[in-house]
Amino acid sequence: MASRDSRTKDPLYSRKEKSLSVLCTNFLRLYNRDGVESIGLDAAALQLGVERRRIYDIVNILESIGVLRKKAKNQYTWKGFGAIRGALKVLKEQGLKEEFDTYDANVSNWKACSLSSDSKMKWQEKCSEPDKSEHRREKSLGLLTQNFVKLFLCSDVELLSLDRAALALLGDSNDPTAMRTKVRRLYDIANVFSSMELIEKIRDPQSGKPAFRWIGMERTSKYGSSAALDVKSSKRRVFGTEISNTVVKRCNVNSSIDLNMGKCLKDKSKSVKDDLSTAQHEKHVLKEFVFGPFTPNVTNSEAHLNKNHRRIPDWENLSCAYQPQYRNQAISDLFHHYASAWKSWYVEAEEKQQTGPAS
DNA sequence: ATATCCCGCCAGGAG
DNA sequence: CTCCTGGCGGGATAT
Repeated sequence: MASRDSRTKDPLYSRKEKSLSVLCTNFLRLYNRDGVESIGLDAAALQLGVERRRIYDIVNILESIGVLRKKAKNQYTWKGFGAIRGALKVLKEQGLKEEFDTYDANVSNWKACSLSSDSKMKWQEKCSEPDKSEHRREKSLGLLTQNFVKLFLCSDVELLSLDRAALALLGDSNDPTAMRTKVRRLYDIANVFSSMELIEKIRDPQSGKPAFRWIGMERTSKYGSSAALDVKSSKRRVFGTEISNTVVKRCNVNSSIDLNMGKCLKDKSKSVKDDLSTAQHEKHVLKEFVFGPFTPNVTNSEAHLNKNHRRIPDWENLSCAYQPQYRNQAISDLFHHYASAWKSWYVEAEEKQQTGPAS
């Protein structure tokens, strides 16, 4: 409700800042660093300042590419960008086996259909699975992601529009509703892939319509394969440099404080006093790189209550209750920043407690 | 107008 | 039952 309203009323609301693309970038930056092993969905949602639901989107897509691996309920393991190459290799093999190479871009359909195009979707239905929930898996974001990738890897198409991809991955169905839904999902996938620079959006010379080109492991990618491995070894980066580089790419306005909060988390194992001094330092940095006098108010929505956050309502109420005290936007945001960071630490500590030592 | 795609409802599943 | 997952598509934004 509050969020819905703010979208309509708040003149500072910016859809771009909420995009999956930006979220993915932040997510990646938050976890692609030394010492990251396990990822808790709650912590992720909290640290990134988004509702849990969005984390599922990111995580499902990343997992289908090998970057993450589900370890347990609410818990993922970070595999890193280095795992992408292998995952793609497997996907390509699977795709060829499933005749994804028979996709014909010109006809935007499958040629040489020895198998019904529909059966292509049924990735490895060899066994006698009690396909009860198979229906769900069939329509999952993860599978769609993999099939989308296979389309690029196996067929010889260089440019693919989401409409065509949807058509190809849709089992012959002419249902316009299914089509619309499929395209919606593909936009989601395309956004995270774009932020990872696995694909690139460009204008199709022929149709003049937007389409995507596969970039994959072609190097120069910020995270990309070879470079990705280096990123991990490179010590923690200097504040600021990364923000201006990546986030601004698709976001004209500056990044959200949520991202900075993530950076602030790195030394959470130290004492609170140390954290405070870190925060002090960051205050200057934020002022320089992120917060200007016209910093968009991304925090009010960031802190909006989510029913899934009920376990730590106190902190949210706290931050909400105090925000109005500050007239100055920057200060207000800063407060939110600290409040949220504190919440994250609190949550992680609690998690660590109940999860026990690493297994 | 068309292309995008955020947002959160709510059904299904796990514990 | 409670809480975790994540399909799905209404309708607001971006171009």
